[in-house]
Amino acid sequence: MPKRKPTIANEARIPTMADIARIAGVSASTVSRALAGLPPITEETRQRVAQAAKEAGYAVNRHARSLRLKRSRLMLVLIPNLANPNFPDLLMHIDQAAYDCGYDIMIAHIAVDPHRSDRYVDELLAGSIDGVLLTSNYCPPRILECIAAGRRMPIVRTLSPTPNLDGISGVQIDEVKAAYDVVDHLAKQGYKRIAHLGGPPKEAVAIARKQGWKLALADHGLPSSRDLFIQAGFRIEDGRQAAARISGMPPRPDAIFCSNDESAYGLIAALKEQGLRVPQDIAVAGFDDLSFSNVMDPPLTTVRLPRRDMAELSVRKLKALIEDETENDITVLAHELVVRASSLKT
Amino acid sequence: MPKRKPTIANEARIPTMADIARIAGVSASTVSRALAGLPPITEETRQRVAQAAKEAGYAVNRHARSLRLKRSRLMLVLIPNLANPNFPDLLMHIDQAAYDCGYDIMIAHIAVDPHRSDRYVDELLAGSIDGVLLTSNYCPPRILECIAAGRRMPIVRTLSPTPNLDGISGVQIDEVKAAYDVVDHLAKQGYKRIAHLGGPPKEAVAIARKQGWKLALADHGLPSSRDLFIQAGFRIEDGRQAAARISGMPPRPDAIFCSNDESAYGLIAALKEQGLRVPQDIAVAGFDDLSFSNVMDPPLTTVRLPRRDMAELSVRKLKALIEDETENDITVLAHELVVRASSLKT
DNA sequence: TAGGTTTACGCAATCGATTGCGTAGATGCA
DNA sequence: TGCATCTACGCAATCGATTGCGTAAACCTA
Repeated sequence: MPKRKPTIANEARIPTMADIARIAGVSASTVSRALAGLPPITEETRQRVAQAAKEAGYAVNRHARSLRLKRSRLMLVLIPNLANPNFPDLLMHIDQAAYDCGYDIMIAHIAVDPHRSDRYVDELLAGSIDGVLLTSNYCPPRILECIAAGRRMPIVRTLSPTPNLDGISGVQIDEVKAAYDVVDHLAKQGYKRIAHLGGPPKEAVAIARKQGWKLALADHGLPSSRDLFIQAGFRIEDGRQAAARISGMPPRPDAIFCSNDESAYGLIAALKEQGLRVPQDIAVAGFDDLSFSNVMDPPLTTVRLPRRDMAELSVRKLKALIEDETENDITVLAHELVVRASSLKT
Repeated sequence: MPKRKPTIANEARIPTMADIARIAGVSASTVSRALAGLPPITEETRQRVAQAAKEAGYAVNRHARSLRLKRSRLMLVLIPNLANPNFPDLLMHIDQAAYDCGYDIMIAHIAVDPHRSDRYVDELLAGSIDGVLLTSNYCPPRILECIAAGRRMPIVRTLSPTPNLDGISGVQIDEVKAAYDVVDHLAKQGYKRIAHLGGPPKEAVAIARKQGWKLALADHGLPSSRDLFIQAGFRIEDGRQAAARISGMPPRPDAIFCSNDESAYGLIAALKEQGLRVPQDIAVAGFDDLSFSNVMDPPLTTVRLPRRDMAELSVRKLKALIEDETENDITVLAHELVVRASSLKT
């Protein structure tokens, strides 16, 4: 067995289609068609080419192919915040669905610098990327311009609903109705002063959830006075900070609907530190059904997002948009109210 | 203002460098050099080209450039499991660091199908991707072959330590020492029967953490008998299932070192359901310091991984490996023991 | 066996950006 | 003014895969 020494001479040149052609004794076009399984190639030739490619460790050059085909089989996923567990879970399913569709995904996390997405939009418009998956309400301005100009764009938004924007496909749930369901559940449990811990005021989902809260209270003839709305945010820390304000309220609320699970975690932890019992002294509900909601003490009542379905459907929709001539449309999926101990009357 | 109607004629062809050249009244080579800021171009020409490019909404075609340069500025990140919050957090920082270095990242989630990574390895070897970032112990077989053949590969592993493999750069912590620190802390608190909830038996980190547990017990003259080792896994559910076995043990352990935070979550939740108090009846410690460990009841003692530093350093290391001729090496970063209520004697 | 059809494959152009080399014009110096 | 030098730019080849079109050989029919 010859001992191989790493030298420059040893670093074999990366084989190209022409190399495979030479080895198999055919032309490059034949190699291309053989590997792609295209028509006018004998089974025997195909075998020979496949064998040569395998032995040489050959793989098609992604960039050469994309250049020629003007199609990259690349989707870009814009993610606002991976620290929120909603997104990795969604991303996981997006990735799998894209793989199943024959696409690869690039990701761009835009929490630090939203401006960053502009560069990728250029790439989309320049044809370097086939499509974009938005997982938040944010939409790069350049895209809005193009849509306003009536240009058809391979873009799908999911997780966050599209408030007042046409020309972009979407896969979402009825956020207002989902929030309504949570508050309706609390009201039916007999809670009378149901507060709402609001998310970031400009977030579409936060706005919708607040609206659902108001509607449900109105339907139950319960108050939704200003003091029952607590402006917070989506992070654990936001919930934690809100706790002080809540426990100090003169007539304390007997239930709180948090705009997401994470703020509910922080709220519950802080309420307990202040000696309040959940749900005996104050009931809490969240929104998202993250995996930790089930190990919280008490387990958290929340809304389960169909993240997997959202991911799969949005990828398929984007694929259709890229490949066929599907039109833009919005799909609304069903959500599910998950009732756990944090909201139950004892 | 002319009303634009979306027609095929309206769908402007994607501008190429030649188009910009025509508009600016120069050649394509000049456009290329002007946009890249390369030497023999007048400032005035550069301005004119930049202006033309901007107005036309021009962006360089990624694939044409990559084909020509034989370099894509693309890194692939292989992720075993996005459902474990370690990974999204790491990924977030990797993404940012890569962006800062001028690289884009593609991700591939290999939980469902590890075989999937083979395709990407082909791409790496075929030159379609510049480098690969491994975030687990798993290394595609093809890569091992190449390394065995003495080929220099742009690959960096992080988060998980490299057990017995040369030729791959790494950024890691001293897992054994970190586990040792946790158990040492428990022993110093006065716990005598310190059990270990083990992770997947083949995972390098699980093996290392078990080893640290044994070493610390030995140093403290405490038993590490077989019955104090409980085989479990890394998921919440694994911890939950282990609880039944633990509470039923004849001499019950008074402390448990879990191989990660998630299994600790499940364990704590299940122990509490069985009426045991943490830490009064049984202390618990984890490993990872996920963001939820701070809102657990009780807050969880754990090891904080320097995920951000790991991400940044591994990206920089990969970049160096790709661009320069840096050699492979392993960097060991410092960890931090985070003591919280779950392990404190009352 | 002549003429027509089919089969299996090769030739060469093409995608868009980059870059070594060549060159026209401007500038400098004697 | 004559010649060398420098500046700013263009020409054309190149990267590797794909595909319309052309063609030699094999096959069929009358």
